[in-house]
Amino acid sequence: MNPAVPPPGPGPGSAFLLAQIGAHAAMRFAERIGTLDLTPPQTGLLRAVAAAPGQSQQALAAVLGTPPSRLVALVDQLDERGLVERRRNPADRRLHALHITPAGEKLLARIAEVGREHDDAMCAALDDGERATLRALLGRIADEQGLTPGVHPGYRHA
Amino acid sequence: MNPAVPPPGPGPGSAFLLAQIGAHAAMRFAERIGTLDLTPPQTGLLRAVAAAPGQSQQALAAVLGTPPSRLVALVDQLDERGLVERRRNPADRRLHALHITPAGEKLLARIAEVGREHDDAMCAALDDGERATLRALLGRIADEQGLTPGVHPGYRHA
DNA sequence: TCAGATCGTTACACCACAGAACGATTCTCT
DNA sequence: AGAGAATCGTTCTGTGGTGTAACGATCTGA
Repeated sequence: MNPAVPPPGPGPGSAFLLAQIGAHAAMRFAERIGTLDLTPPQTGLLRAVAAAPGQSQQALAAVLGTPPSRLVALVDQLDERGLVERRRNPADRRLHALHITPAGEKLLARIAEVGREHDDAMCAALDDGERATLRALLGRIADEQGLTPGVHPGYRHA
Repeated sequence: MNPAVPPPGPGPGSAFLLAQIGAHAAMRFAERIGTLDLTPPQTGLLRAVAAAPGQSQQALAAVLGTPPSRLVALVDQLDERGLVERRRNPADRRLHALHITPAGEKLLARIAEVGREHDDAMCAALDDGERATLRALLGRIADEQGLTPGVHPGYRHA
């Protein structure tokens, strides 16, 4: 719960700040989308389905780095609310191709709105130029570390 | 497990990058201190005890943002390994003042070493000047967001 | 002295998560 | 064409981590 890195001299290191702020950002984002009756995993799945419609559940599980059994419950929840639908593929009836519904797309637009507000709140201490600098630096780190764009590592042990 | 924020236009927003990289940093750090047979919570507690010796468990729980019952098991583990010791306060025998042992301080030095390595690995994409810029920006964000220095928010609902 | 509060601890219930096992369907090889 | 292996989604089961509530010991204040 409290992984604290000792300050490597003057104050905490960048890695600790990244972990600390990152956890804080995830927490606050969870609160914000909670007002839309969504959890972070649900949001991630909805976004992944929208980004690549027609994918099978197993393909999505591989991208998101989650066991397929976890996706079932997640898809169930979104399906019940009419945000996503499973379409049987006539060519291969084992597959369930996932697609977004119009309601899902509408909700996704609201999520984007919440995301922008969240982004702005997190960077409240910075002016526009500094925000651009920060994003550029973070983008290079994410790239060098081999992080998949748009995918938040849940805590898989790899 | 996959809280994905939609790109607010051109690429992902800073908040999502912060959450994504932060989770990645925490994960990698957990792997590194795993070689010292420590978990992140244990590390955080050890560091907190070293920073403020003689604290009661309840005071530590308040600082770390965890229920007191969780601290018991954590302290037990560190106590069994001789890294921390509980000293009864003669004036108030309810209190258990926590102190680090010499072995604990020695291990703390190794943790600091691991932390520096981790810090360097996370910033591999950046040169020295850029790292200083990043740390400065992150420090201002952490301050503005009201984050307690050295305390990693576990996921407390506040 | 006695009621209430405080500290550490223990006991309990709960929930997310992963891994294995299962039925249905499709592919492959002869 | 037919048998066996492989694949997909789903269900089941066990386990670990977490918060809440109760408990005994101790201190405080009337």
